[in-house]
Amino acid sequence: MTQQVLSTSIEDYIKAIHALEVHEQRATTKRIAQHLGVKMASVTGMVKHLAAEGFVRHTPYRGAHLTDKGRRVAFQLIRSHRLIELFLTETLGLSWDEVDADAEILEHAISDRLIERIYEFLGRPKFDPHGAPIPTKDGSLPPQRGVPLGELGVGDRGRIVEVSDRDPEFLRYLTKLKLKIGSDVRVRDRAPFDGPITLEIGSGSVALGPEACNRIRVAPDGKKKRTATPKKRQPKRRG
Amino acid sequence: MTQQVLSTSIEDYIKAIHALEVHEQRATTKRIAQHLGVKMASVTGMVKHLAAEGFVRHTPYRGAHLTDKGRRVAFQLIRSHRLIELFLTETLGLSWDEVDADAEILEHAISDRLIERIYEFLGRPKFDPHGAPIPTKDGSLPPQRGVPLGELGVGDRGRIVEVSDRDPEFLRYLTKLKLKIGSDVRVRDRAPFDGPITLEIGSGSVALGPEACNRIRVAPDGKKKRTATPKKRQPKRRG
DNA sequence: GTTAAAAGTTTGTCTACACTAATTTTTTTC
DNA sequence: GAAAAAAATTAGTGTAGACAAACTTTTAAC
Repeated sequence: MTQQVLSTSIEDYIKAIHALEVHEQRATTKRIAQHLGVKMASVTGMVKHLAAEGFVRHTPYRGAHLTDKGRRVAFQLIRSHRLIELFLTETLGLSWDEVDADAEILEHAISDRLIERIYEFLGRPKFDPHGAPIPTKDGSLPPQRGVPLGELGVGDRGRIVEVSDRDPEFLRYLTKLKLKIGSDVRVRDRAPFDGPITLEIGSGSVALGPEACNRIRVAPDGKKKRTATPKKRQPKRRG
Repeated sequence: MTQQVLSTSIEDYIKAIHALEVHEQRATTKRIAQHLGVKMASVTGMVKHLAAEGFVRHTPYRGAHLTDKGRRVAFQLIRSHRLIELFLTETLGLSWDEVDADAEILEHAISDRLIERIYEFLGRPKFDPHGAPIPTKDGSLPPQRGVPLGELGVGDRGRIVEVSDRDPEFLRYLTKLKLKIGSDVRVRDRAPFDGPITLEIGSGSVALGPEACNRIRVAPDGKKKRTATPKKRQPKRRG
């Protein structure tokens, strides 16, 4: 049942559809195309193929949805990806900003057997080096921890529990700011109109733009003020 | 210069041609096809492509020869393959009979950067788990050590320095016999007409067929009798 | 509720790499 | 050295997966 070999291309489509369903409810042809850097015509073709193979359900003009079968594939890929990232940082000493690219390739090549070896070798870890939860072998994905940094209110404290791994530049930026998983932060100020958040960290303080704030998740500390204050200042807005 | 990405298929052809040139002087269309499990027509097509790309020199009806460029690719692949095998046994604790298949796939997927990390991590090793020398990064392949077990004469002693890694069954057989890299052996008897060699190992003794003897290389111990005696008994023979 | 724009699909083409069948060259055999 | 066998090549096909161009459906704008 496990480990039928799928092409890298097919696996990438399944991962993309999964990611889009998580982040924005539905996976449209256009967004899949953008995500993978291919043209929409190619997506239509592949989605039909995936539907024929039972990985997705496809309603023409309405986007694609993963089936259980498809989701299992996605979870296994994410599991591989995150275990590989952790392995590369923990064992080979790569830095957290350089592992995504290698993991992206290796996740398609590495056997399930090897992945389970790595899992045991690493002591059955629960999180990857960017704090993202590692799906279990039986196909369940533990929930993300924390909330986006942008949801904290002025004065709130929190500990960084996860950061986006996609952009090496961003990760190097965080490293330069001495921000890492586990860092304790406190919101000193929030500029209105999607302005920057000023953060206290250890000795100093830094200002982070809204984009950066979306890529960082924190576990709020103790009594949570969170969204309370900011919600007023920051009227709801699309996207 | 390094790390232009070549297709798995192209890399496999280059490796096959290299192996054939080493083992049997020349790489013919037929042998390449057998080695890769494809038809001769496919080989002709790919060899022409490899020639156009400068990896081989091709004289129609005469087989293919690697160019320096092609040999560099082959060495890098062998380097990756052997370092991966060593890594899987040393670090993840896989047994020597199960690593070849994984290495075969990963060698095409792993980046040069990662290979160099692994090389350093393992302490710049010189040999893989089957005793085969690891090509250096600059593109030189240290010579194989020892001689085929079949070349030892009766009474000769030697230490196993390398075994073929291709056949997991064979490796498990050796394990069962308690033969491994570093084992000291002594030839007790040689049956004529390509018959088995009887080997003393530690306490007991085992009889090995000629095929097995070809897959094991030993470093002869001290005064070498070697081919002297057997050469008489075993007249030269094709292949 | 038309109409223009955006999104999605269909059709036909291209590349990589395999295959079969037919043909040519080389090697072997007598 | 001529004929048969073996090896190699050429020519034509098929599949996966990408693309562009043309067409259709849905959404957005008035």
